[in-house]
Amino acid sequence: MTFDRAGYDKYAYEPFAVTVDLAVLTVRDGALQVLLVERGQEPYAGHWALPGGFVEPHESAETAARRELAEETGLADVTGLHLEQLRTYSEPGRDPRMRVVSVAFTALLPHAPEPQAGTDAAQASWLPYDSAGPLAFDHDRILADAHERVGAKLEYTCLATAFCPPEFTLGELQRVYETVWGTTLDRPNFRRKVLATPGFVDPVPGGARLTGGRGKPAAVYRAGPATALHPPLLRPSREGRPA
Amino acid sequence: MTFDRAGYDKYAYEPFAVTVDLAVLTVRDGALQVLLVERGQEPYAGHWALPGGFVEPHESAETAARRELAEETGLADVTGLHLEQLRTYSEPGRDPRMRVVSVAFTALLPHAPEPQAGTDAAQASWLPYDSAGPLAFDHDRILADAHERVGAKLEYTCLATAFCPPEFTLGELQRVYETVWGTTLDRPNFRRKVLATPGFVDPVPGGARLTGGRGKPAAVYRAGPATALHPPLLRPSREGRPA
DNA sequence: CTGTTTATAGTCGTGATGACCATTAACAGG
DNA sequence: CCTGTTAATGGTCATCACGACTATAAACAG
Repeated sequence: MTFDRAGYDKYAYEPFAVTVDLAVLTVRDGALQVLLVERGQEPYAGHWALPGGFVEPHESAETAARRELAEETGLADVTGLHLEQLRTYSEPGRDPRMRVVSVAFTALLPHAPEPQAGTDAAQASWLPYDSAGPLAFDHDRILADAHERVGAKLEYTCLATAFCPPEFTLGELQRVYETVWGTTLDRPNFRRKVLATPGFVDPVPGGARLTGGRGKPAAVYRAGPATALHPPLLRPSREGRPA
Repeated sequence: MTFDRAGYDKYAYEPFAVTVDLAVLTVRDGALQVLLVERGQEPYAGHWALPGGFVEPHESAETAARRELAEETGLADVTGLHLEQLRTYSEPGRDPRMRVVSVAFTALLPHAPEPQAGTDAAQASWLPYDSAGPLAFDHDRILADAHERVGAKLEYTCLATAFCPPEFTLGELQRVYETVWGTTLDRPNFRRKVLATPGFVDPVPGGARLTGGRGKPAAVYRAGPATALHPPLLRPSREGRPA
């Protein structure tokens, strides 16, 4: 225990607060939406912010993120859903009050229940990604990073099914891609690619969903066991993309 | 991140130490090597560990990582080299003494000068990735994560040039891919792909390097302005890869 | 019954890719 | 000097993935 005792003391009186921030995305009403809370206190009182909170002494950042997600959304089942560490934001001054290092996570939800405001927030709500105005702190950047990450992961992983309910049609899956990427895709080609990737989606034996409305009934699929896409499903018409 | 004053007080007396850990990789002697330091104190005295250290109050994790890298390697020029945030490790108990949250970074070096041991370490040295035995703390996992990340980024970015000196041959570049991936690549096909990607490498006008030994002299290239690879240069013979 | 909407099933040309083969230019060693 | 080895470079060829496109089927709206 001789190791770095000086370091311990040095930083003991200038501690870092460690928090998690959550960029929770869903596809609702054909639009990419993000879970936001309205801040009740200064700074940024009245501004929207990403949900999040302190990491408690006994838990990892992942555990804290999952706990906060359950608290903020009122979801009972947060064990199975997709939660991924995005990156850590540690710029001095990102919180005007004290030194806060925040580990950001991205979560994807399929059906998107209406959230109830937690204890710390004036209200919580889903807001469209595009009209999620200036957020508190550096949350605009975190949200943009999350969007970019999710968009990139759709290309080479089976992540898109995390936006879908347990059973879905290829049209719904395609709308996920189109919504996150902000593009339109050719339906037959999308279909060909998805079905050509073994383990991406599995057909539900007896199922053909009446979409409730127009069009021919679509076959129903479930998420398959695969996690990676080979070959990838690339976004159209881009020459260079960020590294 | 909707904390209030109560949160401040609650965690002020149980602070988190925030550190950075560095997975510094290079290609030397045809092998992937990693920069390690031998710990001088308990715990894990005598074990190898990734270099790293505390984030100071005034600096971001990125700044701290760059500073630690300069200190550990004795490199004067750490401004231009590739440094990327890997992820943050926050499991309780990952350091037996206290609660330490560590932001891990990956750095890639081309020529690999011999490091000099810093103040905290008994010695510092390059070790082959494969024989980097059990490391201190959870550094084995961090190192494996870094390897996987770098391998994946070679596929769709121009990152490989970060392993090469300012001027290099296509053979050297190919050896980077083969070393990191642990595979062999077809030379003409590799050549075709690299040269077909505009901005990946630029030919040096007058240059043809005598490799000092066998074989026909190779043309010399510099890293080009591109950062992304379109289409990607995929690892051979893999059905599914981790997400 | 007609138009609209969506799902599904193809076709076709282009281009990327993997598996090869051939040639060139250096050196090593007899 | 000649020959074998090594590495760089240039090329072929069949296969396959992909984008663009057309066609058909099955539902509903009016």
